[in-house]
Amino acid sequence: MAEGSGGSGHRGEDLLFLTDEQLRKGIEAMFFAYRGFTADPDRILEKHGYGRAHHRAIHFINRSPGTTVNNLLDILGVTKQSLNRVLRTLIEDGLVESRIGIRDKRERNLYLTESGRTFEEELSRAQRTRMRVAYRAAGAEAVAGFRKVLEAMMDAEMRRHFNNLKDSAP
Amino acid sequence: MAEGSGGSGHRGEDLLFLTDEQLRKGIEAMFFAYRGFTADPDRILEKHGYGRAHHRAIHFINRSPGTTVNNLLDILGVTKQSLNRVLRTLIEDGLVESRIGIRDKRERNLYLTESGRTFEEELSRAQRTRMRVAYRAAGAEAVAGFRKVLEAMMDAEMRRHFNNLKDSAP
DNA sequence: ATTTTATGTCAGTCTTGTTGACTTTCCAAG
DNA sequence: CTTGGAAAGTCAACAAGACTGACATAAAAT
Repeated sequence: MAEGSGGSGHRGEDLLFLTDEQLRKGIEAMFFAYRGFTADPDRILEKHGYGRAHHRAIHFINRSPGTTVNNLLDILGVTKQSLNRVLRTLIEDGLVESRIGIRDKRERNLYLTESGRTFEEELSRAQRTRMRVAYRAAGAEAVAGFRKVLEAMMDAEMRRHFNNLKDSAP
Repeated sequence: MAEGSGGSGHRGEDLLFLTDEQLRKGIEAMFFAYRGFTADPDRILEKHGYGRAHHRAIHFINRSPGTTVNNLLDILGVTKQSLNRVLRTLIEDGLVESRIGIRDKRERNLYLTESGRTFEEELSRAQRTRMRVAYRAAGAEAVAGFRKVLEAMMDAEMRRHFNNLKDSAP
């Protein structure tokens, strides 16, 4: 109570009437859902001695083969020291290949190796399965709404990255 | 184009036709949106020298005043040792009060203090504001779908916790 | 030639997760 | 009643993964 939107009513037509209670439930839904969202990959990663950071790197390298370290840093929002540690182990383990850039030799272009792609498939399949089940349970209309709200929730810069990934088939 | 639920056609009535590409976009949307979701509280927490773990504890203690450590452990899904460290600092700093249980003296009942509630309000307001903006941008129908998909994405046990929190006014 | 950019590395810190060992309290079976 | 768990919580020590800061190298840009 004693808060911004509670009593403010909806004049016009689209202006939602949102109680703090509803907003809090939305916050809790995000929290619990995200746990489910990461649960399956987390189990797989643990078996191989990796963590979520490795998954994120693998995902986006797979999504944009040949991407540079700098671009990955931008997307993941971590420091290069942090990413480098993860990348180094993935390269040592033969899941990721780092090729020196052709046009700009300072850059490293990152690719998944054959076994990297296999691992990515394993992780992705688990996560996609949960996503598919949830989507089917909720229905087509709900899916559209889900995506709409998530996009609106992103910071502008992240939305830019998100849209850059759109329709860029792996 | 080729996005969400719109283009891909649905045979039958409920059985969604979902490409891997659509599912991957959903996964990425969750990733980027969650970053936005936590960004505002994270900034506030940092100023006070706390982390996300403190926020979670504060949130659920506020939501269920008098809750026990064990119940909190169940909801947060961490070890009691991990929660205890967080709880200890919050108690030392006078944001949380821990009262020995009446019926069972092994239990500790947790409450926010006055300043604890003030801090919770600060964190919550930031997060609710982002939520409200996203909800308004997406519209009422989208919000319903958003909630539907998130609930379907939770593990069964988390859904139980989520529903237990329903309509239990703070 | 000088500066800037892209990347990688070393060292050190912090948060938050883990396991293991321990205390206090409760309960129930002998 | 006592005794032996079981349950709740606390303390200690360690690991992953984030961060900052300093520094190195190579290549591009000026």
